[in-house]
Amino acid sequence: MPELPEVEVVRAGLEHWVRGRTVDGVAVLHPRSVRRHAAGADDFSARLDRCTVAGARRRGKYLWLELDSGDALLAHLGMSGQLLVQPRERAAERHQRVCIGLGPAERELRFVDQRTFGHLMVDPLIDDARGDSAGVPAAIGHIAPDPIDPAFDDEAFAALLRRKRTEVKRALLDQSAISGVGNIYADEALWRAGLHWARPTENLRRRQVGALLEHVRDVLREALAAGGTSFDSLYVNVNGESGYFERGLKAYGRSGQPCERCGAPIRREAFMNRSSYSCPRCQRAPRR
DNA sequence: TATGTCACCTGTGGGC
DNA sequence: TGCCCACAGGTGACAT
Repeated sequence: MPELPEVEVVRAGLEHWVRGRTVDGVAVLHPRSVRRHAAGADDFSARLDRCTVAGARRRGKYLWLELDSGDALLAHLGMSGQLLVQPRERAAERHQRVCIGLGPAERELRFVDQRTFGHLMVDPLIDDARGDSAGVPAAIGHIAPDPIDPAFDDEAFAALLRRKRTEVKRALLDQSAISGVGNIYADEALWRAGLHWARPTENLRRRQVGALLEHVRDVLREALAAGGTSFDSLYVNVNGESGYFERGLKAYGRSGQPCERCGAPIRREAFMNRSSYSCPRCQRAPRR
């Protein structure tokens, strides 16, 4: 499931393979993949064709290609999205949704997405209220910087948690508060911090918030160094290769296995229509 | 306004 | 062997 480390690996691959290339033909094979592009698939293709890519950038789980037209090709990989750079003559992927020709090399950028939770859109770059001088696509102006971005403000985040009336994991998954963190790395950071996912944010001490942020950063950086987390073939880099951070997970997906700190069996609990993994001894649930 | 819930979507694996 | 169902989860729309 692409979170910040996985998206960053893809972004770096795109920077290498796509920067300086000119779009040469666009084919939208599945309209749902461009559903966020309000003007429709034809407009998506027309605004993209013949544009030259100036660079690949990212905020949280969103990444975008800067175009010489002043627009950006914005991408979110959702649950199962992949951006692959492949030779044009190579057979289409099984769940190929959008195909973007890249000149002058005989390659193409393929958006492959089994579950179609991901999407692409062409969006104008606007001035960023959060201080990014290069601008951001208008559609993601509400997305906060990620915690390994120098623009991320620890004090502002701590103050926001004090004001909120919610659980700490919900806050970590709130992309308008802190971006790039998904279910996997939220569980990992909370395990490292010894905090239960349901802990009310307003009761967290400033020191605990600081420690939690450092654990979030550590887990993201370690995952990034490992090339991301892959449970199956759904997450791959632009060359179709998987990452290795799954081996470093301490909580997520380890239901029933002993906690590496205390030996208690990791438990799985329902949370927001999904799962949350924690140690019942190291991460005490708050009193209800 | 803030917070919580649910639908969207498809492949996989377990149970029968 | 084949069918059914639960499960995986990021986001936005909608409800409270």
